Amino acid sequence: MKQSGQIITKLKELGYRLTPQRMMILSAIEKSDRHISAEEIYSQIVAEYPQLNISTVYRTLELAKRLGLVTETDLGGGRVRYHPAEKGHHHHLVCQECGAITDLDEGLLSSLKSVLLREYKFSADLRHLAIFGRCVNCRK
Amino acid sequence: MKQSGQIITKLKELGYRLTPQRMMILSAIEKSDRHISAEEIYSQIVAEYPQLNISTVYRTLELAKRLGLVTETDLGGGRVRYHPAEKGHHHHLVCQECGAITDLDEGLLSSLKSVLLREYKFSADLRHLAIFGRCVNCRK
DNA sequence: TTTACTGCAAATCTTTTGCATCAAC
DNA sequence: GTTGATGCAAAAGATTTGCAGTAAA
Repeated sequence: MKQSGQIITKLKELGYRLTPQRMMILSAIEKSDRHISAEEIYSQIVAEYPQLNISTVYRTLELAKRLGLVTETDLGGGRVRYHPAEKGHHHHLVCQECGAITDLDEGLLSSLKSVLLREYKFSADLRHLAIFGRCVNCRK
Repeated sequence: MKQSGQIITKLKELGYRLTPQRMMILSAIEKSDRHISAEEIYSQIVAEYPQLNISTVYRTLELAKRLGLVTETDLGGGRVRYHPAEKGHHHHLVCQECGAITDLDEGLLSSLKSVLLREYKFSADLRHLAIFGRCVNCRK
């Protein structure tokens, strides 16, 4: 755990203790190129640090989420996934056949957002919208 | 259980047994004006028929889903919800503050569907898209 | 030294499943 | 009378929590 990511730095600034567990957990989220689940974070770290407990993972995720450092997305499958808040917002194309998750450009749904606001007076949080369907490969 | 809804009729046509439990469960889905969860169906019926078991609710939902009579939607909150397939498709505006679920017109996202297909070669299943945010009342 | 954080075990919540009994046909 | 459906209890999978011990500051 040499590198101190942005989330870890922020946590220290806010006066929270920097434990090795927290550093490993948060660094796993930052390094992940996709949305990652608690279980995935856990098994990734446990290979090196067998003493890590899954409840520590959940507690750290809960803390980071409360502080707005990571965002939580429900991409279905009865499992919640996490992503650094700083990496920005985007939408997800979730393939129901192979499970592949493709990120979508943020701008694509901006017109939808304004329609919803105008017609339904509904302030949509489109930061992590999940759209289910079938991807290129599975459609062949 | 006087009335025989469309789902119940269909079930009989397909050769499945019409038990009082199935009739109550399926009729609860048909009568509901919104998406209903297994737990809600159960507690609604159990008031009258205390001998009903929740696993029967899940098994009946599983059957109806497999036969394409009801559709399943994950509107978040770690709970799956059900809706008669015959009532058609629509999208949902889910208020994260009060939990209110507003249905959205099906046509609203048809242009999105074609963009996704053209640009991403992704066949989106927009039958039950959930959009999270804050509703009219909670925004005041 | 203080007390926030962790590990452990047990609890919770939703959903699933094995098995013996029961009832729809 | 058959066999599919139900009830019960237990299991399974994700997440949460109480509590005592541990380590970051």
